[in-house]
Amino acid sequence: MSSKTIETRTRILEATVRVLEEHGGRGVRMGDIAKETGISRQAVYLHFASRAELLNATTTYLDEVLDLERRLAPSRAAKCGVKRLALYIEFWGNYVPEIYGVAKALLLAQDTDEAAAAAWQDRMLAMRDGCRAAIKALHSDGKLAPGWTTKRATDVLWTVLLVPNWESLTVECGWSTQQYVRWMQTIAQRTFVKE
Amino acid sequence: MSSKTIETRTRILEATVRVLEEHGGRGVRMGDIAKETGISRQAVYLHFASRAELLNATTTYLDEVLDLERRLAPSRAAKCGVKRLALYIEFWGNYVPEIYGVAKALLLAQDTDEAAAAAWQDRMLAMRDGCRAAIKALHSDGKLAPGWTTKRATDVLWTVLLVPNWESLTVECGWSTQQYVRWMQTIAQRTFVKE
DNA sequence: TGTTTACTTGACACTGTGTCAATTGACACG
DNA sequence: CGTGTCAATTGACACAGTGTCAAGTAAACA
Repeated sequence: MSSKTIETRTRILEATVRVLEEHGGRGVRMGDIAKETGISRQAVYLHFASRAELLNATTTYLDEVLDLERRLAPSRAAKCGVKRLALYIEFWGNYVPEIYGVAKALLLAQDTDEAAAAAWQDRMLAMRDGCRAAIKALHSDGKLAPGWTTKRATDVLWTVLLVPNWESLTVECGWSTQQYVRWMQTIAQRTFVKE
Repeated sequence: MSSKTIETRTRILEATVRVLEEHGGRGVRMGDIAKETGISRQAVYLHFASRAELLNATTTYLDEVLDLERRLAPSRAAKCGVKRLALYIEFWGNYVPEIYGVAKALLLAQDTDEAAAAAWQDRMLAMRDGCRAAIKALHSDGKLAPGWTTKRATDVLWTVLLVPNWESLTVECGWSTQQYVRWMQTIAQRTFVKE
């Protein structure tokens, strides 16, 4: 790829983030992204084969820009399971608002677009790994509340942290990010931690 | 409306339930419903103005056929808040699988269809009333765990019971209806009930 | 000077919703 | 027996958005 190609590609990705963020991920067409980038609709297809591929590339791009790895570090370095669980929820609760536009668009594309569904599935399985790690840490501290298996507790934590729930509590119910984090931590604590 | 009109209308509703159930609410077109009913696609529009109106009417129809009111009775008659909460979750957990196909279709239609979004919103607000009633019963028993306001606890219970979470746990994670009910009750108990 | 490369313009296929007009077939009423 | 009504049919079409294709342009580079 030439440097000009890469530059235009990046401009498209930036424009996609911007316009998706602005519209909450709803009703954004390929033409809107092209216009925001300052090129023709067809030119977008010179860089991304389909809408799904563009959306997918945009999430990857955002992960880099937002430095996903650095943000994950604190929870990974936690010295006990209880702390790890709380820090993971804190990470996630602060991350979702920043990717919400793109996430929502990818989420909406799932019905019609097989590739978009697979891409989102992939990302959510990665998030699930984080949940499993937190639950396992809890378990190996002997702090997992009686009745839970690692698998079942992971299923619940993962499901509860899914984006539509964040959307429901913030957009629908009017919670702030801080409130989301605090009460999700409370729920997880009371549900999963022994005593 | 003539009796013949009503009869065809009912046949369309029955066909809609059948075909939506069969395909999990995904990728069902007006033409598919017409074919299943045994009439032309245009004839469906003689009875329902739009896809959204048909889907909406189908949920109402299902509520009647499945006798929603009767199913709600036990939780409403519960003698204490703790019981009411458990019975409401039991009701809901057994109801969702029966309406899942139609619910999913309505859920998917939300992006493109303003009317579908409003219809689903309406139903979910009705469900929210059930959640609020359970939380209030808990509260007036003095059993609501410290820290929760009625509003905040209702937000959480409502969000957690939303259909996509049922979908995640059963379809995605492989839980049975029984397991869903049991563990949702556990989560609600540990999260909301004092001691 | 000629070639490559990124991009443009304009047209078009495809899918699904919703609309419209003309027609058919059955039933009821005088 | 004819007439009107009404459900339903057929076929055509507008519309939106994605993705494709072909021909042309303009700048960079050899």
